[in-house]
Amino acid sequence: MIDYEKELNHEQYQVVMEEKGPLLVLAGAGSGKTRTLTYRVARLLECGVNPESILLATFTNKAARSMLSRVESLAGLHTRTITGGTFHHIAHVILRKYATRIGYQRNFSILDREDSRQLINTCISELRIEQKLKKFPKSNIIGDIIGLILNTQNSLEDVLAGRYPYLLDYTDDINQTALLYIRKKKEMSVMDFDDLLYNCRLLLADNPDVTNILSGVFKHILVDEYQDVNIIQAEIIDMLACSQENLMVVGDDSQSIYSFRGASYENIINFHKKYPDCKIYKLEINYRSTPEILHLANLSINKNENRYPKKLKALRESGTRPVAVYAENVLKQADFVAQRIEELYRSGVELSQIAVLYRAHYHSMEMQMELVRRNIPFDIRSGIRFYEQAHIKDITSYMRILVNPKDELPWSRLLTMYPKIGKATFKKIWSYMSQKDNPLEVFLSQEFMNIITAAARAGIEQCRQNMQEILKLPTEERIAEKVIHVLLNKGDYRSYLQRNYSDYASREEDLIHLAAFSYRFNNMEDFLNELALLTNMDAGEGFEDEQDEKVVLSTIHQAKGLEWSYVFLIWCADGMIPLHRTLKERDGEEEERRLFYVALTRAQDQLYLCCPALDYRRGEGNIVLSASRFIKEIETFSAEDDKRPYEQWTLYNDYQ
DNA sequence: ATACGATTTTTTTTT
DNA sequence: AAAATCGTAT
Repeated sequence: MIDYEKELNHEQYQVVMEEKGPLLVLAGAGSGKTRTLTYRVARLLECGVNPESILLATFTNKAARSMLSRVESLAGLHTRTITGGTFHHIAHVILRKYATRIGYQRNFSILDREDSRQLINTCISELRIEQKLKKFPKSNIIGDIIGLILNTQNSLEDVLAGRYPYLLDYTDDINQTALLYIRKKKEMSVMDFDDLLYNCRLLLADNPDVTNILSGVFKHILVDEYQDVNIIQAEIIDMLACSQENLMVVGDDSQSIYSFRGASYENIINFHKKYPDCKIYKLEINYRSTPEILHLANLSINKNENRYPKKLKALRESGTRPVAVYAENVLKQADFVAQRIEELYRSGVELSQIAVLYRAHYHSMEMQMELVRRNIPFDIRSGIRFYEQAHIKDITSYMRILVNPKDELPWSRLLTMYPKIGKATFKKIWSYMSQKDNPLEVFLSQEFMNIITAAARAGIEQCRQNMQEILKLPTEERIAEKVIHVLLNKGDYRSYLQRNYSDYASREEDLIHLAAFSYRFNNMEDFLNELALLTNMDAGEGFEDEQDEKVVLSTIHQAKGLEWSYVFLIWCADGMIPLHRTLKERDGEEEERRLFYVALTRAQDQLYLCCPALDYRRGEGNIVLSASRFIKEIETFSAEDDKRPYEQWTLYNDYQ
């Protein structure tokens, strides 16, 4: 038995022991939110609740897994049958079962970002919108807009006015494109990320019998990071939790940083209106940071007008004051951080206790170079996602064709890899192949070569050979690992990698990892679908040895929920954080300040805010940067004052 | 008309 | 690092 009273503080204990929901827990940064959630799940199991009746919605799949494994070691009970993961994952599981109810095939596939971008591109060209002449937005922007319409339930005009005012002139064309895109997805029986949520809500709203069954199954619903839930996700929860007895949501409105995905902190603010008899608990004791760090963070977040009043109290002993470091330029900034990391390492600090955070991926460039130069190992959690890399997508295209030969996108990817086959040639080939029931059979048939122009034949022949090698595998051996093996060793993919990439060896390694990873799944179809829903952080698990001593480089967004002893926030310049273009959006500055707050509250012992004074940009030369307004606005004390919230160091080139 | 390759540009954050 | 762009070759 767990001694809850001993292991939790009073606030946490109350939440864990509370008999019935609905429950709203307002948990400040570092207040033991995850701990509370974990213990509550453990407590439910101890009380004899069937694990199958628990639904745990988290922000990443990894968060769910690590929470559940902690529950297991805590309570010594099995958690495998608990449904846990992201909303997208949960929606996906539900939709697999009931897809036919909303007019989709049971084997619908999931479009990842690249797939949906491509599909939008074909929509644009089919509508003959003159993209270049009229500076019509790119497909990824259109994709974002369509996503926002869905996720915020606003009209196209509202979305454009709030976020893309400069695109209002294109309303009609964007609308046409969106409609065509939606129609095509339905015809192809595919869903993009947003459709997973939207269709799940649609399913529940239109099919009371399904909702009844599911809400009967999930008697205990726990939602983490409720501040980053959007309207659709909130409604899915509302429908599933119709018994209301055991709904618990946890969040911190001050840490809501995903409004670009339709998230709204208003979900938290309005929770008690939706559930008038809900009980509200606050976790206001911060275990993580020194009072100095917390003081700075509080000063900053208090500048926001829209927030739930909270007073976070520091529990830890006094430590060192945060430091604002002004470096001469970007290189100097990287140099300072790297040097400081070396000093810390020499004094016994573990590298895994140090993180460098930034607002945008490209902010990490100089930092990476400097760390490489000094041989400091680091783990970077940003940039393109593992499964989005070209070689992963190439290989999985073969698998996607095996699963669904009528899927145009993987065919297009594979065939255009070969010389003399571009867009136009593929279009011809596809219009021939797609007429038949099974394009794969057509592709392999004797007659097929007749329609191929002489120039393209060699490539097509090679691709056919690859395919045939795969099909030689007995059906039960057509699993990811074997397919990868065949493509590398019998097909031409290894030589393709060698010809095209200087880092082919590490790409090949990725593929081996991918094969190992695929063993988690029952079949290829599950594997492919879940791959699209994986996050960077999910993927890291199992691919790399995590124990390794490494400094972490991460965007602030991906640092959510994590903590380190030493945190360096780089590029604290106005225009970088807050990012210049976000200020044009509604409530843009407040969201950026929340982001800043999230970054500050990741630090346990020491926090450095680094700001380069000069930045070099092509075309413009040197640009003078000034410190972030978020730093300047809390500079309420004079430089001599002992109580000022941060120290200032200036690193200019005078003495080195 | 089509494909290719050398070039410039991209970029906020993510399921 | 990958996509978009543009000039050139076929």
